[in-house]
Amino acid sequence: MTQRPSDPRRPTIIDVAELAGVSRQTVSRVLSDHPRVASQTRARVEKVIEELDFRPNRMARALVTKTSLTFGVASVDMRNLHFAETCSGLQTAARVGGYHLVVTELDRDDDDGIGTLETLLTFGVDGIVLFPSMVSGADLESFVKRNGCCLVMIGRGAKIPGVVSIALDEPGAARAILGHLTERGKSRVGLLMNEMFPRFIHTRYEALHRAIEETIGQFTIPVEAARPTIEQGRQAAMRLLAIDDDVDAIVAFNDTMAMGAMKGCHDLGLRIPEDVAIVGYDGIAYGEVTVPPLTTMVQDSFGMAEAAFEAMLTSIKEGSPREGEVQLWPPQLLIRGTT
Amino acid sequence: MTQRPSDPRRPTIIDVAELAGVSRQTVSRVLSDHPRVASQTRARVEKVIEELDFRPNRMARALVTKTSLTFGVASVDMRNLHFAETCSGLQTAARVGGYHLVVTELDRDDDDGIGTLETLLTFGVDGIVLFPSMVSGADLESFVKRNGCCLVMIGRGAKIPGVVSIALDEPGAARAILGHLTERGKSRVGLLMNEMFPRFIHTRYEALHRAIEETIGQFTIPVEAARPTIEQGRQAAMRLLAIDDDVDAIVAFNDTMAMGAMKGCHDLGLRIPEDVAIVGYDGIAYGEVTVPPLTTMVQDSFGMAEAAFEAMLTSIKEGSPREGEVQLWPPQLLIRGTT
DNA sequence: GACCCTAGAGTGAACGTTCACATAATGTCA
DNA sequence: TGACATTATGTGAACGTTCACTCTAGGGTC
Repeated sequence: MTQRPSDPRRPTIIDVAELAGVSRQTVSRVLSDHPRVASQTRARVEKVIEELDFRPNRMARALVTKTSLTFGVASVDMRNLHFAETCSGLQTAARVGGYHLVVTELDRDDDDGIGTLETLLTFGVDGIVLFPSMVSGADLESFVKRNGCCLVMIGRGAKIPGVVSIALDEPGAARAILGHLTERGKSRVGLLMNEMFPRFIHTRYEALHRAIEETIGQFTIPVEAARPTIEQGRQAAMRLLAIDDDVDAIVAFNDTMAMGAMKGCHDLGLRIPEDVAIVGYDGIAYGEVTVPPLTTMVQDSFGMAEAAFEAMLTSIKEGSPREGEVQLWPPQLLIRGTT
Repeated sequence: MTQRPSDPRRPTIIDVAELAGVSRQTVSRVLSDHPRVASQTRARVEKVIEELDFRPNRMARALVTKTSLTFGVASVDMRNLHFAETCSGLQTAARVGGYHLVVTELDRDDDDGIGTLETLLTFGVDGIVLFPSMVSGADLESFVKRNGCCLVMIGRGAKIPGVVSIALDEPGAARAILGHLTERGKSRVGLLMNEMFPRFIHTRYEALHRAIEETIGQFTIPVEAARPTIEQGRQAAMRLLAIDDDVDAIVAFNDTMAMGAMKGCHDLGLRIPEDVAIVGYDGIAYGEVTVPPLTTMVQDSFGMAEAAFEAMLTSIKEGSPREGEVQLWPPQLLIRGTT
């Protein structure tokens, strides 16, 4: 009832060579567009490649070249839309450059997260694009040093030696949000953070904290959601409002949690934005279907993906920046109905 | 200003062997838990492995074993939430089994879509999980035959020789939806399809078409969205309502398009669900934040992912089912405010 | 003591490619 | 015409691992 392939062996470069009456190396040269192949020979080889539907074995190639035209992408949660969009953008950029992606979810049980990255290396990836995770900067630095691996980080704007970071200009974003909220007459802001606070994702928190201090001179009220879901966001928002019912604005660390906050306010009979204004981060498409539509700090997923790919290529060619490099993206506040 | 790794060469099995004073093969045996290794020797080797932080090169291994403990996942669009969730589920299941994922977006420019799958093979994947795509059943069948590749499809319930399909019971789902709509007094149903109609994703369309015929004996009114986005869904819904303004229910092929339809109705001043009822497919989390919340045919992404992984393991071990196999998932209609 | 068996360990070859070098044929120029 | 480039192609080794086999030492059996 089951089928064992008759002879599923894919043709190798040697099969092509024999059929075309040349040596392996000549076929190899045709494959890599080497100039010194007689056009006649090239044509013959190409014809055989076509006939046999030959595709070079990526692993055999990587084994000797130490280059796989592949890079790894690691994230804590693939279900995050900002990640999915960036990933899709990376894929598009990568394809043009002949690259491929190995996508991995970071193992939450992994001691420090580095283990997953090391595993990625066994695929022979030429580099890794890492999304916000629990991995500490020091660990990343030593990982890069130890393995000579190109690493591009998206979303954490820290300057780590050997690493290129691509991130939102968090201080600017925070100022833009607070400017907008004060303009709307809001004066008491609560923060809805994800589970990575307070361990590693300081930048967003710190930026908001400072902006709140500078703008309205208020003590920050932070609450943490166990997971970045609508339901956890709702619960966290309700905790927040229970702690301090003077809060008239909530800034959530992403749109999903912001939607949860909207539900929480609704459950408590609070009007949005009159009683409580709500702002999210990411600018996911579903933000426009809430009532009222969600005001959000847009992250240009696609642009960041392209930049990440470019940075990756540069790092592969010229080596990683020794000092570390940070590319900040200008904040873009999409003002809609929740503020 | 840039750093070239000093000696980024990872330790090989030979380094381990030398340091432990044994042969490569003995190290290899330790790695694969071969029984005939003296426990003393094993301990010594394991210590060295630990010290050097050695990890076997996956590609060198795959080259000789023809097995990589990796499988490919291919989809037309990574941004689709049902895909993202399934992918996350696959990742979780895979990790337990020691497997890894290579995720690829199908190249839309690719003639028939098979090219992308063939490329996936160059990674030495042990199998491929394929999401709905334009690739025809016949092409898939010959692809599997030609390459002896294990293929599991999610979302298209067609019986294709050599392929395991995991899909919603579309006829059952369609009947459930139509039963619910007629119960609500609806009698004229429009369909909002995605761009893959009418070429390949017949099953959902056919199931709904038949259910409409059987239940309310009406001619089906189908409209196609160019892309499965909110905006395209909105435009398509408005086209639909322009064609026939008696339509009192819209079934969209996924939740995202259904949300677009909600916007379209809103733009036309139609009340939901009084004037027009709306049903989506997938059961994404954001369906609960619309007003009113979206009624949807839930797809158990996580369960399907687990089943897909199991099917993959079975196919790898015992060969693909010669006849083809279809696992249907029971429909689960989540009734909320739009109906 | 001759025999076989078994546990434990090692060796050459293979996987499919590219690299570095070698070779052969052709053309160029003093 | 000989020396030397240049172009086109081929060959052995290497990448890091496992497979199939061989070898050795020790123990049991008759």
